[in-house]
Amino acid sequence: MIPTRKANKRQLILDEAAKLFKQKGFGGASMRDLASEVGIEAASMYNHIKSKDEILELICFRVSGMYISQLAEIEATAASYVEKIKALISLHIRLMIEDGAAVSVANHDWKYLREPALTEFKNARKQYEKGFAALIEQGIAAGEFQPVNVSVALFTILSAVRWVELWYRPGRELSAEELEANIITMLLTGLEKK
Amino acid sequence: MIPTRKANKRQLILDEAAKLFKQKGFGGASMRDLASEVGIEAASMYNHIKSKDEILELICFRVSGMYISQLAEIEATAASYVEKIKALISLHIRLMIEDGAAVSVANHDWKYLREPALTEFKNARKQYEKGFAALIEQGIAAGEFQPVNVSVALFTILSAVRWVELWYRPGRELSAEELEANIITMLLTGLEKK
DNA sequence: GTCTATAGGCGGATAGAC
DNA sequence: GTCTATCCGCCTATAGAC
Repeated sequence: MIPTRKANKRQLILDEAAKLFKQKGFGGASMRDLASEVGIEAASMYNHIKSKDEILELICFRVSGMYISQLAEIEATAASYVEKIKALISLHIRLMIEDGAAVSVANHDWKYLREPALTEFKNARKQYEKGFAALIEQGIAAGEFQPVNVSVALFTILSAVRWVELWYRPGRELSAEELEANIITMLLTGLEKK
Repeated sequence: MIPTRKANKRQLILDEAAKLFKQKGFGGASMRDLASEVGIEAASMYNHIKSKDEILELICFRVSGMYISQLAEIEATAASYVEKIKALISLHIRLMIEDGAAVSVANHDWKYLREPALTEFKNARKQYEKGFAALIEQGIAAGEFQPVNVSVALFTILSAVRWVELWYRPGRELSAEELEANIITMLLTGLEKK
C-alpha cells in the first residue's frame, strides 16, 4: 500500500509548516508556533526533521519538482503552442488551488533558503522559465503568437496566475473552471474588444 | 525652500529602511542592520523615529497615498476607458521603477502593520481596487472591453505589473518605455495572434 | 544627537529523563 | 518519541553619560 502524504508525523509537520509560512512568512513563524499546530512540543519536532531550514527546503523543492515534471509532459505533447500555453496556465492555477500553501511558500520564501539549496533552487526555477520561454518563442516563430518581447510575455503570464493564491477561496462566486477560462481569455485575447 | 526627500536624517532612515525591507523582509531586517546602512548606532535612530513599526507605517501609507491620488487624477480626465486603463498601467510601472523599494514594501510587508494601521491600510487598498474595478466595469458597459469577469481582469492587471519590481534593472535590454508598451500589448490585446 | 550599556523577551536548537 | 529544562544568541527599545 502506498502511504498517503499525511501518513506520518513528518509529513504532518511539513503540511502545517507550509500553512504557517504562508500566513506569517518564514521568519515570522516560530518553531514553537509550528509545534503548537502539530500538537507536540517544539523539541519533539526534531525527532522528525533536522532543522527549520530543512523544512523550507523540502517544501520548496517538492514544488519546483512538480512544475518541472509537468512542464516536461506538456512539452512532449503534439498540441499547438496556443494549447501548450493554455495547459501551462491551467497547471499553475490547478497547483495553486490544490496545493496553495506550498506553492505560496516556494514563491515567496525561497529567498530564505541557505546555500547550497538557494543556488540549486534558483537554477531549477531558471530551467523552468527557460522551457516556458522557449514555448512562447516557438509560438511566435510559428505565427501563433504576436511578436511580443518573450520575457515580458513570460513574466506577465507567471505573475498573472500568482494572484490566484491571494484571491481564490473554495466556494467563491467563481468556480475553478470559470476562473481558469477568464484568466486564459485575459492573457491570450486581452481585455480590449476589437 | 521646499526640503527634498533626503534633506534630513529621518528621511534617510526611511529610504534605507525601504531598501532593506525589500531585500530581507520586514522581519529579517534588524534595526542594527538599518543603523549600519545609515551610518549610526541602532540606539541613535530612536531620536528620529519612534519604532520599527512606525517606519513600516510611514513607508506603506506614503505609497498608498500616491496610488490613490493618482487614481483620482486619472478618473477625472475625459479620456476613453482604454486610455484610462493604459494610464493606470503606466502609473504602476512608473512608480515601480522610480520608487521600487517603497512600492515593494507596501506590496509585501503591509501584513506586518499593527492595528489600527493594518485595517486602515487594507481599507485604502480596497478603496483603490474599487476605483480601478469601476473603470473596468464602465469600460465593459461602454463596449470598449470584452465582457470578462471584473475581478479577474483587475487582479490580472495588478499582478502583471508587479513582476516589474523583480525583473527591471536600469540598463536592461528593454527601456522603461518599451517595457510599458509590451505589457500594455499583452494585457489589452493578448498574446494570441488573431 | 550620538554613544555605550543593558534590560527583557523570543528565537532555534540540544541534553537527558522517562 | 515526547517531555521539561536550558543554552546562547539576536531582537527592539530604553537609560543615562557626554
